[in-house]
Amino acid sequence: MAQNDILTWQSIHAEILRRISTRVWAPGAQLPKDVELAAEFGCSRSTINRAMRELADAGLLDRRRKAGTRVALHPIRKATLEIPIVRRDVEARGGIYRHQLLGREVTIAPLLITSKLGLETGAEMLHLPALHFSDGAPYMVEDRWVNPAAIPAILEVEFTTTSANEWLVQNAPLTTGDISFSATNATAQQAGMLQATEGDALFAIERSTWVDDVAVTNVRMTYAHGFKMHTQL
Amino acid sequence: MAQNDILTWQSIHAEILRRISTRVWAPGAQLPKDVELAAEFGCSRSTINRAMRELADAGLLDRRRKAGTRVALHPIRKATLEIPIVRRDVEARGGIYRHQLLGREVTIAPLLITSKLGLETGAEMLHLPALHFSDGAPYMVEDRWVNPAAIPAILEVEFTTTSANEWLVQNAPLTTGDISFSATNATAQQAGMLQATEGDALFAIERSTWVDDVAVTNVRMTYAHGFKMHTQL
DNA sequence: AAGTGGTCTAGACCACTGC
DNA sequence: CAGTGGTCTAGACCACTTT
Repeated sequence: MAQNDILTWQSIHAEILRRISTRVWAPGAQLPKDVELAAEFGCSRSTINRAMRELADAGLLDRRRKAGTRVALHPIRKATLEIPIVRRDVEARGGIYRHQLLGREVTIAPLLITSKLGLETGAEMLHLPALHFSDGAPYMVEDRWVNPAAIPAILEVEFTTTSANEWLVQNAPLTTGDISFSATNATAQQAGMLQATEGDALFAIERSTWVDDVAVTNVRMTYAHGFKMHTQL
Repeated sequence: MAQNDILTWQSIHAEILRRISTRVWAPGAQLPKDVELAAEFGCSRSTINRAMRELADAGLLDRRRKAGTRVALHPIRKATLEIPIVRRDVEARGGIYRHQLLGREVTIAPLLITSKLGLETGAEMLHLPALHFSDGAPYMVEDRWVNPAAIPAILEVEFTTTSANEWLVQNAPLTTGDISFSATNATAQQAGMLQATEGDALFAIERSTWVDDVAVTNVRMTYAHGFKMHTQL
């Protein structure tokens, strides 16, 4: 029943997935060891390994040396969503992109920012608030703080054509970071900039990034009312 | 400079990442072909392949047959976030979980639901609204519609101890789906259930799932005010 | 048509971990 | 200590794309 003609790791992946779905292997159940499966499918162990690894990465299998492979008790679904780069996001939705820098000054950063980035209180940072448009309509407000100590070059850049977002993506070798998504009520100021009503529910993304433990930037992006982030499972 | 003593695909992955970060290979630049890199690092092509594949999956490299490998122009960051299973989510945050079924009837589903799932208008579905608590405080309101044709067994289940969410995860072999995240203002009803104020910005997740093109369920989960979804990059 | 990445194999050794 | 998955290799063939 297993010996299909074409044996790719993907077909094995699919077959294992099928057996999990149809509860041939129920949650918590132990799977045959790799060698046995290789024998059953008539392929090499590497191929089995590849298929199983994908499933383990996806959170559907639990693999441990010596203990073997089991179907995860709680098949955690992981959604991989692409962090939107504003310009691409807007253009992907068919809009014409434009952005406007609202300020640019080096000042003492708010405690809220420095603490999130792990910088000492009272550190000076480059503040770059900006507004992004889609087809002329406000799309997103960006409140960005950059640590000039991490990227001195940024002090020289004019952000007229390139946004800070894009410049950083191209020039800051970002390696680690964390990100959070939330909902907030529009402040009067945000409402004004986003052509919304004060109190409107707005989708916000906040991101902090570091390079080798050196804080680079913290940015809070607040989207216009009605924004949705969408992805496949 | 490359011949380190221990050659794992991870060390090569790290080294390539380093070269991208330090702009040895700038965005858009072409990398040596796999065979050449294998020679440089003194390892087999498979190992190079593994390292490069991870980077390509992460969106940092662009690999195409015959065209070779390039550093992605727009290093898209992909965040993999785990879709929260309420109970685990609450418990992970240190709370005691409890849930309460608010209704359970088979009725004609709203057009909004049937159209999203691709079911015919006027189809009958099982409606399962529920409220989830953390330490006795309302945590999330769930508005779920299940297609009984896809899972007849669900009609027999009492959802007193197990939530529909958990039962489905265990029993519905979910294969495909889509999910969206948004911000909405609390309706009077939601405000009442979540101990919030009408108009409060609430974080909402909406998910639809199918098994082999058969619609299984659509669920809208609206979280209490202040909820954040967090992940690492 | 030719070049480059994608994948498979068979065998080997290693690293973790449960007994 | 012994069993199981993790990874590496060398070589081969295939699939996709660009020229």
